Amino acid sequence: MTRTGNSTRTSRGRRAESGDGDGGGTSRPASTRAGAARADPKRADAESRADRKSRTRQALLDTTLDLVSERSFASISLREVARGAGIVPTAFYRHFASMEDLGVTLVEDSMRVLRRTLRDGRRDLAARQALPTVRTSIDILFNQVREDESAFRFLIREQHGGVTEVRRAIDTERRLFAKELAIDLARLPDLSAWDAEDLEMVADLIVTIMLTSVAEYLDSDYRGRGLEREVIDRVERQLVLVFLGMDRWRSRRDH
Amino acid sequence: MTRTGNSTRTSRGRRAESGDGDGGGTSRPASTRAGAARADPKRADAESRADRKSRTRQALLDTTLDLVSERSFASISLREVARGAGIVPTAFYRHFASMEDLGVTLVEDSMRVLRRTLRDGRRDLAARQALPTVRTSIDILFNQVREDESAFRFLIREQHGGVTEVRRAIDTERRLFAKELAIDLARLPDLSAWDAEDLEMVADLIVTIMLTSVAEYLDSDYRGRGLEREVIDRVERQLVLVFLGMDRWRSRRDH
DNA sequence: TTTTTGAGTGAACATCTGTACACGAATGAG
DNA sequence: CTCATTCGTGTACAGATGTTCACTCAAAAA
Repeated sequence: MTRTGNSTRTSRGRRAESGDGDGGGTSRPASTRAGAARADPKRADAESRADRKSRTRQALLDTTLDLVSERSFASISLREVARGAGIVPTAFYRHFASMEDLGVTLVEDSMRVLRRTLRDGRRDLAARQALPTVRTSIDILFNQVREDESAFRFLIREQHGGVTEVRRAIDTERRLFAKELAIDLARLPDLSAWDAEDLEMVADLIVTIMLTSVAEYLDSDYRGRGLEREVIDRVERQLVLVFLGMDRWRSRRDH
Repeated sequence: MTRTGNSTRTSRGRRAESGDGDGGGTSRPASTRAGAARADPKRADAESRADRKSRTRQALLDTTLDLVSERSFASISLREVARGAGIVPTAFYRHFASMEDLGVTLVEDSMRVLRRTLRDGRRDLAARQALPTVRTSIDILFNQVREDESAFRFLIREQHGGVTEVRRAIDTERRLFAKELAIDLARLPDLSAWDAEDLEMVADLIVTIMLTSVAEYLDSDYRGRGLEREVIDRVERQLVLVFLGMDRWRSRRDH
């Protein structure tokens, strides 16, 4: 017992995530490399001070993400988060100045995930040059959603949530995201003649449709099973509809 | 002094809203007919017991709506709402069993507003029979938004918010709303050949676009002025794009 | 008239909240 | 080695929270 050298009870032990009460559902791995770091018993404690700190920090973020999947960010208390991460409330301030501060960090982290999705989609778009990659784009998106469920849940829930700072951070990232997509679209041969404003309008529409479908997907489990398939089918048809409209839009531009 | 007959201090006097600390911003009139009810001094107290009750109840709902425009519903306390309505916390239970209960009521009330919007749009759609009424439909929508700003704010904020009961109530109403729109669309001559499933898909898309634009509109004031115009212009173009796509969709149906 | 009813009161409770403060002890630098 | 750094601890406090309970007292019912 007493793995490292904890004399007092409830030292900064292992548990980290796992919340406190429910231990809900998916249970993210809480770190991508920490699990592999303590394989060799010889150098079991070969974990630098900075590593420890960032691990606790990550535990705080993960706990918050878990809690947000059931309630809104604004209603989550600093003490709850600290409890979930296995530290005492006052230690929270060693990592974040406030819950708001943590929230903004969470937006940035979650948006990194979303941007990775876009990058994957872009690579796929470059591979084939045809336009009707709608289905595969959607598949890429929803694979990411399944993989980082709570990150998407957080973004969806807080995009219009009650904490101004967080809401604006998401809004800014979303706009940036649409802009990147617009640039990608501009590279498509069929859209080379479009002006920037129209491209942004379309990109914004596509982002809207996709985010809405993600939201529906994440909330779909409270009704019948197999509903996810239905959501994906519909968003595909909606996007096809938009692309069909784009064909017409071009011929309408000159009037 | 002692307007009606209050012997103890802070009796159930007039003040009703006005919060306690900040007295924030817009300050809805808190009732639509109460102001006119006490014009004649002769029958000044001719307010039935039931009227009084429903007035307090409305004050509770209004206060909550005000608070939600700044924070999320889940983070609002029963005591705050009671304070804003000018009653003591325990009196809250004379009107609602819990905050969750109040929230669901608020969804129903706010949705009544939204449905009125749809009804107005439908009447307009019946008057002219042409399809390009996009602009006037949007104008009708945003006039309602300006008129019942906090109701829309509540719906937007809580559609993916943290209180399950409220979220599902909004989701249900939204689906019902899209279904009504689909029925309206089915009556358009250009769409008479569409099957129900495709119509619902399109109706859902239109609702998505409109709700997203409302959300953007309500959050637009934190950046430059005159941004509202831009939001409205964009949603118009997006809807036109969808309608253009619909023309093509029909010719694609038979394959 | 007398009686009943029910919206609103105010004190009390156990529990939770954010934050201040002094302290501990392992890490990493010198 | 010694010593400063710093992540985490435990105690403490003032305030807010949901809910209980016994109450008042005017309006409606009898």
